[in-house]
Amino acid sequence: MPDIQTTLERLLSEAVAKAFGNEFADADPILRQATNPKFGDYQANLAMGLAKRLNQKPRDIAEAIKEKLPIGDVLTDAQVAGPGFINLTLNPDLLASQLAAMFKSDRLGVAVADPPMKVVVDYASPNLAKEMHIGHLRSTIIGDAIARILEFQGQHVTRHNHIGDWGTQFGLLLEHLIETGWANSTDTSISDLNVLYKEAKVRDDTDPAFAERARKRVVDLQSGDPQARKIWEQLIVESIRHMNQVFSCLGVKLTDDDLKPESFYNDRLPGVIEAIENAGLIRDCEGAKVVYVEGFFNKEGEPLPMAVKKADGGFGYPATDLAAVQYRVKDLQADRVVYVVDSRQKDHFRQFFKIAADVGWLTSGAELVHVGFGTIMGLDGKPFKTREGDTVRLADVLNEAVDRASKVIADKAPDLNAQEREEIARVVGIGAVKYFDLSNYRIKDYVFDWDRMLALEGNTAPYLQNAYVRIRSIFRKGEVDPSTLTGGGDGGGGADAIKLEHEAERALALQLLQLPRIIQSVADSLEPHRLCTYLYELASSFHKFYEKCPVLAADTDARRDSRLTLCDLVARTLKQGLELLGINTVERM
RNA sequence: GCCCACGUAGCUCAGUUGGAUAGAGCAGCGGACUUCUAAUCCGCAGGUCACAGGUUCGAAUCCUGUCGUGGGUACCA
Repeated sequence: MPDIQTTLERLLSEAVAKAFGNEFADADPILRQATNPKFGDYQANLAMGLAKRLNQKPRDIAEAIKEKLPIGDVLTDAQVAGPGFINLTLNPDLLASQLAAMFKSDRLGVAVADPPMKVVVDYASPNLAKEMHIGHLRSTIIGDAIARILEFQGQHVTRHNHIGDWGTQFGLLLEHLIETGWANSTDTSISDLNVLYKEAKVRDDTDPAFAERARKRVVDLQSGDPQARKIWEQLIVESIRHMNQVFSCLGVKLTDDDLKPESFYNDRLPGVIEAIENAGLIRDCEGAKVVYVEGFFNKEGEPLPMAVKKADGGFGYPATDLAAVQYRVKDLQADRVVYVVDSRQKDHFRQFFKIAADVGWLTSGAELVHVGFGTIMGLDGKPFKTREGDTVRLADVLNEAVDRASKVIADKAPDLNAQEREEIARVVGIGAVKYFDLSNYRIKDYVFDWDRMLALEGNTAPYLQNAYVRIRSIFRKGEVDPSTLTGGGDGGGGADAIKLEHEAERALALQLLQLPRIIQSVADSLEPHRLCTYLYELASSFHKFYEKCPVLAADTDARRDSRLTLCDLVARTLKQGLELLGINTVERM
């Protein structure tokens, strides 16, 4: 069954063609949801734009189109208003049958992509030399949400965790560890590593001789020196163990199969440089091999070089990133590669995307997208740090989230036992952190505010999770198993058919039916906050309905079944929507 | 200097890719609970959409400029 907007667009195109001729059939109907219920359900705004082409008054055009719109199964009313808006009111039976189809669909009416695209999503990608910190949060959860949404659409998604296991930072660490004897110690924890990395960084900044030795260690490592290699492996094992603990706590879908570390591309680097050289893009500059990308300048106003091979013979991140593009587009045949990385690296991405295009790797039409995001700020409006001014450990944030959620739940639902509360606190606390991040427009910075993210009102995870809980509570209380509902059976006209009588029911129905469009819009824009806004508005619509329309105490069985069906649709949509954001639900809270 | 984002109610944020009177939450004021979980709902108040031009039937949204904030400016990632 085509969705409502598609149906309306078809009717409008046919009406325009009938009124003004076939050459106008392809005019965009500019169909929008009505901004106000008094304007009906949808409005078509094409009459104003046609005025010039037709040399007629917009209102007359709108009237002419309106006259050709059939009133019946789809529309119960069409009115011209304002400068030439055509306000459309839908037949509630159509809404009900659409809802019945949605109810019967285990995908809630969301179509499967056909043909599917092959999409690589590069996210999380922490630097393994350090413990995971707050700076890794956004890439990890935004990337995971995007991957889940594309996957739900039926796209062929490949997750790549492009961990930093190969760069300059390992030179520092190796040199320092060899000197301090860490490699021979038996107790090697990630927290030690964190401290050691800081020490190494200080030495690197203050001791030129150390810095020189450290740089040489990178070249050793990349060329296969056994000692460097052995210590490096120890480091990696420990770091990945820690990373997986954090992922598990966050409920992120990345596994070891998704690891595509920088080192993975090592063998490909010479070939990549050669390909760029063959394309005539490489220049020599102070011993380094560089590419000049048009439109980029340094502080002196000179063309900005991008070093694909460093003066000391080592390879930096531009080489690795280019190798990764080649691998993803040529070997994996990706149609789309999505990089979920801090906005501050925007210029870097623009440069190597351009190089990839110039080398000729994108001739298949593959699209490279940088999904940038802003910085997490503290309450003081400056980048989020601990009171001592250190980076905030991600593990600490997640623990605190669960602790705080636990207190909120203890306050609101004292009858839950300790174990239940613990489980719920985990879902609510972690969900709150993730939702707070995802619900903001990702380009912008946001202030990390515990009280706001754990608030039970407003656009927060706890509010949505609670809306879900309330619905589940109705089914428990009424001892109704949702799977016994049919939505009116085939065709939606049975005894338990959905009936949209109250305006709150109608508003809820229209809201529910938007889901497929919202999913599509998130997949196109790669902006998960649109799904958050939708879920919040859905929960709001539900609460209005809940206030006005008794469900279990409805005056007839038919009305009760219809409302139960609506409730179940809302619950499933909330649960599915949150799941696409990587957030769980609970049955009570 | 150059380049890139962002600027919407007192605060935190949306605004369906150009549509009607710019919407939520918090904070403030006033209402509604022997409940299907009031963890909610209803109402009031709150705006020069940073500013100035431009594009057109129509601009918070697009283009130009100005101001403000933040970021980037090769061999760290």
